[in-house]
Amino acid sequence: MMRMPTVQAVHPPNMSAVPADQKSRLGRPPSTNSADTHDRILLVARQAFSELGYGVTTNKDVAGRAGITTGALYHYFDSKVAMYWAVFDQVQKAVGAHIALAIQPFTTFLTQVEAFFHALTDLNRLDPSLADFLNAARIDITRYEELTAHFTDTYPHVRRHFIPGLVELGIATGEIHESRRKHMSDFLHAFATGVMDPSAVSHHEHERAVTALLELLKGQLIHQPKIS
Amino acid sequence: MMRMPTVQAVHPPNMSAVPADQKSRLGRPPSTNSADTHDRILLVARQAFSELGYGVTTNKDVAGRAGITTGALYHYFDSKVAMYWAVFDQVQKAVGAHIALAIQPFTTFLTQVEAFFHALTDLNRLDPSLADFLNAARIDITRYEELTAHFTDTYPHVRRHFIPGLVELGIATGEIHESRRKHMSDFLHAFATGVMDPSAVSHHEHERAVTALLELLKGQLIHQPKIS
Amino acid sequence: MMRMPTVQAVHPPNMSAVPADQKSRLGRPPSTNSADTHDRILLVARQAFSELGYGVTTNKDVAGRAGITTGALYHYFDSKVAMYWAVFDQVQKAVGAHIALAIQPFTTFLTQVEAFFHALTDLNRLDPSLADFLNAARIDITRYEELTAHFTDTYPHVRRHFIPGLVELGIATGEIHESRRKHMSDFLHAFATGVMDPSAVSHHEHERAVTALLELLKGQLIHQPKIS
Amino acid sequence: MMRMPTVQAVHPPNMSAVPADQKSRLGRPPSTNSADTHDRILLVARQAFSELGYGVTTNKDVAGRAGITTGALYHYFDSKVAMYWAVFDQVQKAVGAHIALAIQPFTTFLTQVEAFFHALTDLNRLDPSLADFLNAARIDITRYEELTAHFTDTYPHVRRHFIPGLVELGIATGEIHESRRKHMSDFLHAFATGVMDPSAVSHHEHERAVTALLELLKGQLIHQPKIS
DNA sequence: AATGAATGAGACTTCATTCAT
DNA sequence: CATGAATGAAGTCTCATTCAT
Repeated sequence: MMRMPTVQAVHPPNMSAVPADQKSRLGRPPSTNSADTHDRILLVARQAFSELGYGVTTNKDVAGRAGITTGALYHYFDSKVAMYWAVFDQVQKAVGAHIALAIQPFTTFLTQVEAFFHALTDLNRLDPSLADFLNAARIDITRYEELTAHFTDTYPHVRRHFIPGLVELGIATGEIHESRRKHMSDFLHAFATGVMDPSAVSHHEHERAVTALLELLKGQLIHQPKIS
Repeated sequence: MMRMPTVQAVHPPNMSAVPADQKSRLGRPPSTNSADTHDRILLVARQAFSELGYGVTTNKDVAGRAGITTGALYHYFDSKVAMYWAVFDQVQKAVGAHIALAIQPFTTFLTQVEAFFHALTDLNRLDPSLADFLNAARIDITRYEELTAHFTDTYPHVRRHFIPGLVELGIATGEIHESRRKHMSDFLHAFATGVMDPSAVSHHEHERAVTALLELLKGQLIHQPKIS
Repeated sequence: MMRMPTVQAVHPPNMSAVPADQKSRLGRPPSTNSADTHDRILLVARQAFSELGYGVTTNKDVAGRAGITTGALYHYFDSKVAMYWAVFDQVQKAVGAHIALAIQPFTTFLTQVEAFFHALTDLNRLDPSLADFLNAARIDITRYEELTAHFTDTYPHVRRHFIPGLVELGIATGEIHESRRKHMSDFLHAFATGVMDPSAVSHHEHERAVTALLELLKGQLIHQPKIS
Repeated sequence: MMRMPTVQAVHPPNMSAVPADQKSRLGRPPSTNSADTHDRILLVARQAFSELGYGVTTNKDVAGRAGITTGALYHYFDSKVAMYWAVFDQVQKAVGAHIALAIQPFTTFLTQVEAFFHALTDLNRLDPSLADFLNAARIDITRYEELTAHFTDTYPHVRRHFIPGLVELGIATGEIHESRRKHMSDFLHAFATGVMDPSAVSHHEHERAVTALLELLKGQLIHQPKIS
């Protein structure tokens, strides 16, 4: 199995867990760095939106996790929706970059598929809030008008973005017959959707499902019954 | 391709849509049938919960769709949560029965898998609110305490219920090697989850994805590159 | 200590406790006697109003205790308020008659006072809902506009009704000096109010308080300190 | 008759009545002091709860009297019940302190009793909402589950707290015979309850009732009829 | 005489948002 | 930059009352 480059710079490295109740101000500058706060909000908002969804997450939740008050949120974002968009864009880019980087070294459909799904499961292991957020977003965007309005035709779904590329490669290499372009695409899309679903909780389940997929693609998983 | 028995009797056939804008007076409206109203609420609640999720759906939504007031809902259900449970049970039973009936005639893994996924896509075509509801439920149950509390250990996920049976059959017939029990199970689970996801909107996508799966299982989809 | 005549005919004698869940209708007439139901409502309404007060008591409470539905209440009373009035009048009359009967044989202030307070405590023991209702009413009538409106100048407070008579008797017999008419009246009124208060839960407390009062009136309770 | 120290600082002196009908905009109103509002809520809540009781008092009532909206109440108290508790604690402490201070200089039963009841009537004159609130509370606490739950075993009834002390003093000084401990206690409790009852509206009634009590205790009120 | 389906008003509470400080 | 007081709209739920049956 190959190693993927890992996501980085998504967590502000100096996050330092915000000791909210410390009273000691001696000697240290207040260090209320605006950029820090902005990133911290983005981080905790992602986590909150992942766990609870857009509707259940309240500004108070987010503010509390970030160690500020709800009023302060409005210095950084014009509204709850704007904050959601900001989180979304950040995640979208981070995940896209991660996957692109992961599949880029490979030149056949099978190897790229393998790299693609390993990248996904890796992502889930390293920072579940990234994948969870995208999963939650998939639902929330259809549920809340405020969100739909913004994303309706601009949403470059990660999977929708990469899978066609994989399939085209497969056709180019002859691994997939041209007549099966859409079938394969829809199949991979469904599997990718399902494998990232939070209902499949454990990392082992992810890995086994991906392994099974790869074996299937190689024709090794099923034994045709003698008489069929 | 085979025909599945279809779900029936989920929509009260005589729904009769209750002209909601007639000047309603106090007291019991003429010619109301309690069972009708109860079923109508269950139906529209299912649709509302499917489209909007538990949190976004308001009593007013449901009552409006059912042609009554929010107060009247409390004649039939003690709370919003109780209404949700009632919908859930109804859907759970309807879907379970539908699938069980669909796969029962078949005796090999491949044929049962085919029947299983055709049953799922059929369901989605005939009454999307059934599948959509279960999908929404999967998320909502983890998000809302009121729901978690009730379902925490009793939730008999349709997929979790049927897939192991399919795999055992495959092992018994020799189609699947015993060492691949969990792999196959996790794989099918992921695929089933993804194929039912509302983000794959069109019926054609469902069918193509399922067709691709079946071809894969039969080893017909992928051509191994000569030299790999 | 003397025996008081007891309250009677307040409970419908054939009340028969309404076995609400009996299903055996064999041989006996349905016996849905309207007068019975009316009295039963009055009784259970008194109890409910006593325990909960006017505001907390719901029509459903009363109907439930009477073994009928809320709709049926409106066959007997025009409104919740009207039902309250009916209960009030019944209690007022029953208690008044009871006390009048109790004090009537006596001819001095001290003996009538004794009889009066024994009648009150007796009442409380025999049917607490009578005294409790009047206590609750004292409060509720000032709290709820619907009630105030009706009782505002017609409410013949039991105590306000009898105590002046007692005092006049005391003046006539020389037991009380004329200049102390109002003082004694106000004093007895306060004590009567307090002794009937539901916060003095036990019957023993009632009796001891009354005994102390009588001893005080007889000058036997307090020992003047030698040097004061 | 002696002068009692009076309760003070219960009304914020600068209450300033907040012109409620000025066109209020969103956001923080100019020059609002949080402590002021908190105290104002406590004050008007006490009055509302006194007049109407817990059940009839609505958040809208309280908010209206305080010149804010119902939502704003939740900045200061987590719930209606919490607000009630806060009022209760404040009143309990104010009244207890007032009475303790009033009786403390005196060393005999008779003088302490006199001081105790004068303190009570003083209280009623200076701020009727204090005594009225406690009276209302006595009832409400038994009626509303939310209240019962909290007070069930912690409620230090003012009267229950002071009267036993008075009686013990009387026994120590020889004014009361030991065998009459409970009788006197129950008697005083009943009288204290009744004399504070809001149904005895006027201050004169209070004073006359207390005067009569003191005369009775001194054996001066009743003339034994020559022949009885 | 009684049921029970339904209404409509009003209660408590939450929450995104605004704004003086 | 940040707080926290305040609003107003909306949501769940309760309840007295009405009325067809």
